Amino acid sequence: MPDGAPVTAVEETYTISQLAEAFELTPRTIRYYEDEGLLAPRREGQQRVYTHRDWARLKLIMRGKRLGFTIAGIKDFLDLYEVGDAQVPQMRFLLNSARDRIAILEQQLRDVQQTLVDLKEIEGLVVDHLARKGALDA
Amino acid sequence: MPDGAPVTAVEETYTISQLAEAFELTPRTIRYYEDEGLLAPRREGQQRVYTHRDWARLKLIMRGKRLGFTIAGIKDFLDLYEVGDAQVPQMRFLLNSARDRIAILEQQLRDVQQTLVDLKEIEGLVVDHLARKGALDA
DNA sequence: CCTTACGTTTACGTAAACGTAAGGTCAGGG
DNA sequence: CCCTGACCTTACGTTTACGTAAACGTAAGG
Repeated sequence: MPDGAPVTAVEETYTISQLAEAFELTPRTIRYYEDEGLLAPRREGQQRVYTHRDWARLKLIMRGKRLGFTIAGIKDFLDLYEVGDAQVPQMRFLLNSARDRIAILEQQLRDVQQTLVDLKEIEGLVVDHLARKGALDA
Repeated sequence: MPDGAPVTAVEETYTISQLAEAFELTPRTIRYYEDEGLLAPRREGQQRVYTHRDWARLKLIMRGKRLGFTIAGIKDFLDLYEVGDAQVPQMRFLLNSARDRIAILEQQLRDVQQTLVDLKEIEGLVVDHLARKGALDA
């Protein structure tokens, strides 16, 4: 390894449409997330330059969306990942937020599991019914 | 048991505001669900009369909302519980719907679990940080 | 130099899920 | 008889999460 060489290479970057395609979003949506404070890409001239960090945040955003959270809710959630250098009062606040969120998720976990049980029972009933009618081919 | 007496007593009913209070909704919201076809209460004059069945459906509606489903999505979901007397093509359709929904829920299950892991790790970090500052009292 | 492609801002449009106000109905009580 | 309370309908307003159109900048290629 050459002396003085940066440990992380030039750091790969992405354009807005690259991100958009990767996550199946529109550029409009990504800019909207920026307006709402979920992303803060660097600028090169007027163009946005996204890094691996933005990629990771977008992954979290998509997960939050699948869980039905609002954009504002996702923003709060993302802030939790930024524990870095907070002061004690801010830390306490983060702790409470995290615990609130955990409680919600645990409820959601129960809901998902129960709904899966229900749906699989329905699936069984339907399959049964179709079998009795001899209509269970393709 | 008197001969000819109905097995189920007079069947308990609810007014719209009773339901609203029980589920922490407004009457407006419950009427809206009716507009969207999620509920179809009997009428007595102009007043809506809700039964135990409506109560059960509302429970499912609330669960769907906690899972982040849209009203239309919840309606489709509720229809799955009405497997009763469907014909074969309808049955096939229901089966597909149920299986699609199951796939979504299984993804959601993974998302919830992963998010819980993340958040609990964050919680641990924060607690640690606070402990090191000797600020872990209240 | 002109077009094409991709980016930008600004701003109005829209669907979903209700909130909220206005006004009407009807049973029970004083 | 009138009032109150709880219900009703109609309809416009509001927030969220983007879509979409207009108008412009800029770098690459023919």
